[in-house]
Amino acid sequence: MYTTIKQQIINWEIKPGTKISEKEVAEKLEVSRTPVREAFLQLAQEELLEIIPQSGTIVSNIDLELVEEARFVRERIETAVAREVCGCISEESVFQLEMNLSMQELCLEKRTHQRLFELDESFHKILFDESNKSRTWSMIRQMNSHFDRLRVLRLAANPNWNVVVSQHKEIFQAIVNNDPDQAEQIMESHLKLVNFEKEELKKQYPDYFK
Amino acid sequence: MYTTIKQQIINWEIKPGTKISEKEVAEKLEVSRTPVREAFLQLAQEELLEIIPQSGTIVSNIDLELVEEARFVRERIETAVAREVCGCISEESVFQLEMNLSMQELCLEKRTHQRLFELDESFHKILFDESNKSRTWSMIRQMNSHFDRLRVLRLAANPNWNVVVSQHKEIFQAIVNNDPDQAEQIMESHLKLVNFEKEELKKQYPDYFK
DNA sequence: TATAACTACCATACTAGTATATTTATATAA
DNA sequence: TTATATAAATATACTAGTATGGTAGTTATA
Repeated sequence: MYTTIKQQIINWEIKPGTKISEKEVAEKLEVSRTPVREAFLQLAQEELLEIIPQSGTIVSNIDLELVEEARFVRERIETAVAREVCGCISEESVFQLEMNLSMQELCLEKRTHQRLFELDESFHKILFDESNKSRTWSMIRQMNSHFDRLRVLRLAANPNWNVVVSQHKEIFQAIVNNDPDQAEQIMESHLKLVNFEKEELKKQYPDYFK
Repeated sequence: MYTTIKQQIINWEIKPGTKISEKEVAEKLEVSRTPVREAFLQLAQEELLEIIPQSGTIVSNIDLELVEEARFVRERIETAVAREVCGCISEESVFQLEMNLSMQELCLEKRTHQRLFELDESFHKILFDESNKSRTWSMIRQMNSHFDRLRVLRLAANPNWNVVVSQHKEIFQAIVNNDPDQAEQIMESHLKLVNFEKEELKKQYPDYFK
């Protein structure tokens, strides 16, 4: 239930400001109210839903301050992770990153953005796993859900995936070359990229923002 | 329910490895099973409980890798926060920090460790609030619950609160003096303090560790 | 006409019973 | 005595009904 509803919110099938109810969702997904309620609670913790006690539940508007907080956390953590894996990265992870990167190039050519989206995620996840920080990655994923919605908006607007993919390649190179300063620096600018377009999107869709 | 049960786990009223059940807790706290279940789910997400489907629920052993992950996140985030608030800190926050510090000194004299524990928390929280990162603080608090249990163990062992309090004072001074490098440096060593005693405690209470 | 009180409705919050799977104890056979 | 099959006990997972509180619409009154 949690995954299903979250996907629907992130993919804009349910838009910010929409009122939804346990009962309604339960009937649509053909389960009882409790599993839906449990999903609601988890999504509320993540601030994707706002539960107003005894009254109703609405899909949260995008909160740019929350987006910035999550971006900040990612920047501070991932620069350190990039630095940490330099030099001591396992062959297995190197192989996985290489595979990931070649698929990214393929998807870039074919313009299959949805798949590219997922490859982007798993590129970063490989680095977290390598440095034994899988829980930190889950935490970041949880904080990042408002930003994920923004990314889906941007998908249509044809973002500059070229830059993203080439940065991934540069980060990989810096890591295998055991150049922590370089790895950290590129990772930092990589994670500052998301700052672009935020304000522009807010102007374009003002109703969906807080 | 969530807060109650969490407190009991952190204060070692329910020990790691203990089997607990929704029904049992519900009866003891005189509510029905659902609110307890919801608390269980949240605590399981935080890894304080391990829910084994259709079988049972046990209080997790302390996982030193998780403790280290949380410590690492705190270090990377809080050094940046300390740097960020330098120079631009509001009078209100300065006042709150001063109040907090003088209370810390008082509690240090009187050896009221529990209260000191709370003052320590709120000292750091003030800095997060000042830099508009309240959600980041909640996130850290959530990741830190395994470490909180360790701290309670240490409370009895009479830890070196003198060092902790004087570091707080030094961090405060660096911030009001607008010395970001100094602030960051002390914050870093402050958050490395927790590394001490971890392995020792594990030897002392091997059954409670993973 | 505007405001206050009342009522019907609907949302979440909680309770309790049922379903399902796992564990444990027991009985039987090799 | 040991191994295996089976049944009872017990835990979570789910369903559905009830309680409680909040919202909006209507009516009555100033």
